[in-house]
Amino acid sequence: MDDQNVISVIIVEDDNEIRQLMTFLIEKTNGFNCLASFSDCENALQPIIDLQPDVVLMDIELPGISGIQGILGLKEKVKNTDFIMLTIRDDDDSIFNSLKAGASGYILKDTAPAKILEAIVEVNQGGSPMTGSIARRITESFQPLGNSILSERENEVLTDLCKGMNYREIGEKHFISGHTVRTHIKTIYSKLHVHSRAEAVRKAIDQRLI
Amino acid sequence: MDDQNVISVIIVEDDNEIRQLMTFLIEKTNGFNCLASFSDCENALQPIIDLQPDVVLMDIELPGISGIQGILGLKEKVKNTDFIMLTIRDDDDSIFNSLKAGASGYILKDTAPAKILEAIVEVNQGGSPMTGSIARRITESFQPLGNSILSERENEVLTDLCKGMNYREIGEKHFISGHTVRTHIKTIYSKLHVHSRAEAVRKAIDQRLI
DNA sequence: TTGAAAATACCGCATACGGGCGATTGACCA
DNA sequence: TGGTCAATCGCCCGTATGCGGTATTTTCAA
Repeated sequence: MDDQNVISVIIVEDDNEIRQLMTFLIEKTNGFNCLASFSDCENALQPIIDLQPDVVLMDIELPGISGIQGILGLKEKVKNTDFIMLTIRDDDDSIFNSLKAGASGYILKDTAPAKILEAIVEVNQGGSPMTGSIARRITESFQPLGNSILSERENEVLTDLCKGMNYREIGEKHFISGHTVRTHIKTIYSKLHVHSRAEAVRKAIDQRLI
Repeated sequence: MDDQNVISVIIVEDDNEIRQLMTFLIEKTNGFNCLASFSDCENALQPIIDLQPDVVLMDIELPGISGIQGILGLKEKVKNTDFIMLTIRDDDDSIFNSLKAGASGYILKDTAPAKILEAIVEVNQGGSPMTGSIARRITESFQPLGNSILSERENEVLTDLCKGMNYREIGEKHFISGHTVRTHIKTIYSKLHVHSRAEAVRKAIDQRLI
């Protein structure tokens, strides 16, 4: 078999049964090569750096260093390796923290073996394999929430606040006095439970209010 | 055919040939129903609101109102309709502005007809169909850029700045004086070309520096 | 080894900001 | 018709911020 067409894989998964099944699946399938498998991040880090696999299948919940922390440490050192999270967790924090850490794929452990192999191929071809519902949650994360507790005027002011405009500038833009702008900002701070522009900007962006 | 299992579709596409091909494809395929098709947004808005299709295939580049603006206006009024962008443009602005507007899928016009039908089904089932490379660009958009012009210390200070901490608090956290923090912040402002905390926070988040 | 960049520290000053408190108008709703 | 709320305008006050400087030490690459 031509090594150039073989996708090399390392597995990090603490459940012995799943890890052995995955290892077996990848070892025995043409076009895939399982370089190694580990039950924790600590022991996996150095081999991943040394072996530079094409793809790492990474569990999130691991004893010691989590899969997410593991990727954070590895990302700079293995530029050509793609990470797929293979996990039972599909909560927002797990998904988005994985993506922020540098994962390119996110599939659940109950995925059919054939689909897992497909995901490995897809990520290796520059894609981002994930289940439909997770993809939807990611696309929806770009949409403003909108169901804001802020009034329309307050939203306008918050938008300008995030641009770094001061009281006077915001007031002139909307033909109201700087005093009124201040009152609006005070209300905004109170509603968002913040005490400064910096916090307000951060919260506005994080919660997609603007 | 059971109407409950038929996916109703409206197409908005200014290229006559493509629009007619798409319409024909959807009309003639079992399980799909093309309620209408339009060559511009202006004429499509009201029918989409009235007919509440399951899926809208929307071009981005349209004469008059763009597809993105169209979705922005429709999203609040058709809560159960999913939008798929069907476009030749795959630049970052087009992709992310579409997602921010409320698109759930993003496929290119040169996609095979069968894949387009698959995408319609997938979006209707709560997924987010898109090509592999676009999915990858979306997942990568969550990763910090890192190749920052800021020094390590400046990054730490910027991170705390984004949390709303003041000079003194930041200084105490890193065992340096508030004066030094101010100096770092001045350098940060200069490097980011901003003049206030609010702008710095926004830029830091937008450019994924933190 | 020499020079640039980073990190550290300090001063003065004008202004912006945030907290607290009060007040009027108009809309809308019960 | 009374009450609530958004939107508007106002004042006082203390502090944080941003901008202008200057200067020393450390670190690291040329």
